[in-house]
Amino acid sequence: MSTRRGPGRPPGAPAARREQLIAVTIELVGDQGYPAATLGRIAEAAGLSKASVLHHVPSVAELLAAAYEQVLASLVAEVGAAVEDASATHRPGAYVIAMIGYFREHPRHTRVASEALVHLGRPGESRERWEPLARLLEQARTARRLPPAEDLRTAALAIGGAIDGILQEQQIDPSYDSARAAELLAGALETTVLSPLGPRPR
Amino acid sequence: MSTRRGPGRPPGAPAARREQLIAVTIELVGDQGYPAATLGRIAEAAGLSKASVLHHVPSVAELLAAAYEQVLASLVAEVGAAVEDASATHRPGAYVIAMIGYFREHPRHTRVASEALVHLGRPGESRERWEPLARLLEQARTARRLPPAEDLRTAALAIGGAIDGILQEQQIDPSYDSARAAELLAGALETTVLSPLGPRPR
DNA sequence: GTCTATACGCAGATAGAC
DNA sequence: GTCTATCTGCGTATAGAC
Repeated sequence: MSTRRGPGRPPGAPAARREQLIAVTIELVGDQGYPAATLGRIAEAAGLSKASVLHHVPSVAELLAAAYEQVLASLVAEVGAAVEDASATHRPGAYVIAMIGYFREHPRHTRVASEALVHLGRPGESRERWEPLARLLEQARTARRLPPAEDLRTAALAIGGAIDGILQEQQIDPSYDSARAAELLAGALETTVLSPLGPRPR
Repeated sequence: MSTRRGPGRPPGAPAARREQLIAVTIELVGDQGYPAATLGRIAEAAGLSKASVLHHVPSVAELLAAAYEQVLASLVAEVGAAVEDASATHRPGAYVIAMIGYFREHPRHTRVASEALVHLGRPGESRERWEPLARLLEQARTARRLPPAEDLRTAALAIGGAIDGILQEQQIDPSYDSARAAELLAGALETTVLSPLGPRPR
């Protein structure tokens, strides 16, 4: 895995600098928020000049996007694996626990992900925010031979929001036991969307 | 304590300009987010020069804070009234419905409130974020002669987060029926924190 | 109270030498 | 690849005339 760049440079490792820049960007955003991730500060943290930074990356905005993408990819990989390890019946609960667990293990990724929507200004397709979880909920109900639930969109949005609330609290107060909270939330799932009745109108 | 400065100026209306500035600030933030609430844009929207704006307000930061305070005060007043109109047993549900209803009636206030934590950077006492709702939950359980619940902090954080998730969706997709979602969420409350068992460990 | 003009800082980005 | 120097734009805030 030599990273030398003379002739015969392995084509797989050209972007070592870029990786480093993404790494320091994640650190900056994770520790001090997006406003701190400025060209000057990124350069300083990487031990380069501003011009050099822009030699490796087209723009600051692109770098921020790349940092976010990397965090997201890592999150999806880990949560996805945890979910697939569970039986269909327990996947919603596994999702909740894996999601909260991920950010507890990677505290710096928390702000990168949570403030991305606001600072990178991606209104984004709302659908992709709640649909994955909605799908898990639906599959779990089917596996339990329950009838289709009332409003999976709202259920998924509410659960996702609840996760965010717990993560936010863990960030503000690191002594907060988010692991236990995740267990509680997963348990509450059983008595609502995954119960025979599902979310009910009244 | 007369604040008059001209002959016969009604003492109750000294800060008309300030009120106007707060109003346009809320409009700007509500429609385009905090980054859009710049001195220049505020001045333009108010029909003043930048210098004039700063004649009525000490700084842009102070103006942003004032705008947020006003939104918050209005929210607290309306939700507080709705909650007090309900019996102790139904106050948590009333809270959820009033909260979501408020932002549906005042769409512009949504971003002002939701992005405040990020942009005005108030780590704030975490306690005051969840404690009011936790108190309502506790009172409701008592009124129903139920034993104390497991973890009211987590319950309140989860419910608060769920509300945020629903509000966010309403903002992204105005056709989303957040009123119905509020009803569903309030209903789900009954089967979890307000049920005989309360949130359970497993 | 209101304005124009100006100062100042900091952001992102480019030019061009080494 | 890396640097220094520079440009440009935008943000806040102040000075001082009217």
